[in-house]
Amino acid sequence: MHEHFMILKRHNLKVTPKRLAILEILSTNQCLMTPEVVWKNLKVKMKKIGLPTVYRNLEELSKNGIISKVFHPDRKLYYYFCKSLQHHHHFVCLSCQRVEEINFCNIEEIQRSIEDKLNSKVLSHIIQLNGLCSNCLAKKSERSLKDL
Amino acid sequence: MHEHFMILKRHNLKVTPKRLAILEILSTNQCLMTPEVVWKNLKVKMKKIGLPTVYRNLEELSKNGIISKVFHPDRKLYYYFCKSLQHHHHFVCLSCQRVEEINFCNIEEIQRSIEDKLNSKVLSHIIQLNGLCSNCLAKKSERSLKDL
DNA sequence: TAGATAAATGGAAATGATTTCTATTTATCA
DNA sequence: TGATAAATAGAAATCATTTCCATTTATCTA
Ligand SMILES: [Zn+2]
Ligand SMILES: [Zn+2]
Ligand SMILES: [Zn+2]
Ligand SMILES: [Zn+2]
Repeated sequence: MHEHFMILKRHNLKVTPKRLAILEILSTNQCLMTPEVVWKNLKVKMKKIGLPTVYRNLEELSKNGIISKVFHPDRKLYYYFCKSLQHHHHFVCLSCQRVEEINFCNIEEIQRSIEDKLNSKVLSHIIQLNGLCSNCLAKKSERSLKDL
Repeated sequence: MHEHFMILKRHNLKVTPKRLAILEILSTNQCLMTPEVVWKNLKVKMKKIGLPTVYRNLEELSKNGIISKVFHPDRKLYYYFCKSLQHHHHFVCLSCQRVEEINFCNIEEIQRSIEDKLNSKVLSHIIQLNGLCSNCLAKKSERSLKDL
């Protein structure tokens, strides 16, 4: 997509087929994806694509704010291409990795009070809801819901 | 400390010297600690203590809600012995790992709105502020503050 | 449009945190 | 005090992620 071309240009990143393919895959999935999953998807279309390349690019894209790195209880790396350009947070389905963007953040008021009270500097914050999306919720019985 | 003895009993966990020592170390440090750091501290006092034992116990204690597992941008495992028994969140110093407890959480209102809007089930949440504590802030020059 | 050049890539190998395995030890409880 | 299940040590395995380096490629300029 030409849009991805422009995104890379805007950030002074070389426009390579690999990068475009990575952006393509991420942007068409409303899911968290690990580098390995991205890689497996890429291999369907491209003969040669190395896993380290995927790792490197995901990190690079994330550093440039093009995609976001998301915290997950399993501590693996997950990336997500956010539709919203504004500051926001995520609801992550623990079962299927689906992501919904939450356009809510009241961090500023907490932050100010923390900085005043503790005389410290807040540099970043994490707000994330984990749970089951509507699809997965429908599939689960009450029983299996308990051992999550 | 007898208090730790009681904590283990209450959770039906065998009271072993290793567990008591782990709780002792965590509770006297207002810092996030990795399993390895806990282990190195333990080795000063105990001749024999295996790293896997530390990992297992920290996880066990965490599962029982006795200590908490904290998210960190570096994705390593960190644990913390919370003073507060009520639900709360953390301010974590990215430089020295010091932790301050934040007795603020407005998740319920977000949660309700998310569950209604997305027809989903919220199972857990992460709210965490990362930054520099007052000590570390004082040490940093403006310049070095930028590349954090 | 053809080099020059710095950046990107692939593949193999290294790393390093975390987990597993198993034989031995230990806490608990009757 | 002895039975029993749980905890432990130490070594080894696992596995996600990173590093290394030789080769390729995108970009820029003449
Ligand atoms: Zn789902
Ligand atoms: Zn926010
Ligand atoms: Zn600090
Ligand atoms: Zn909360």
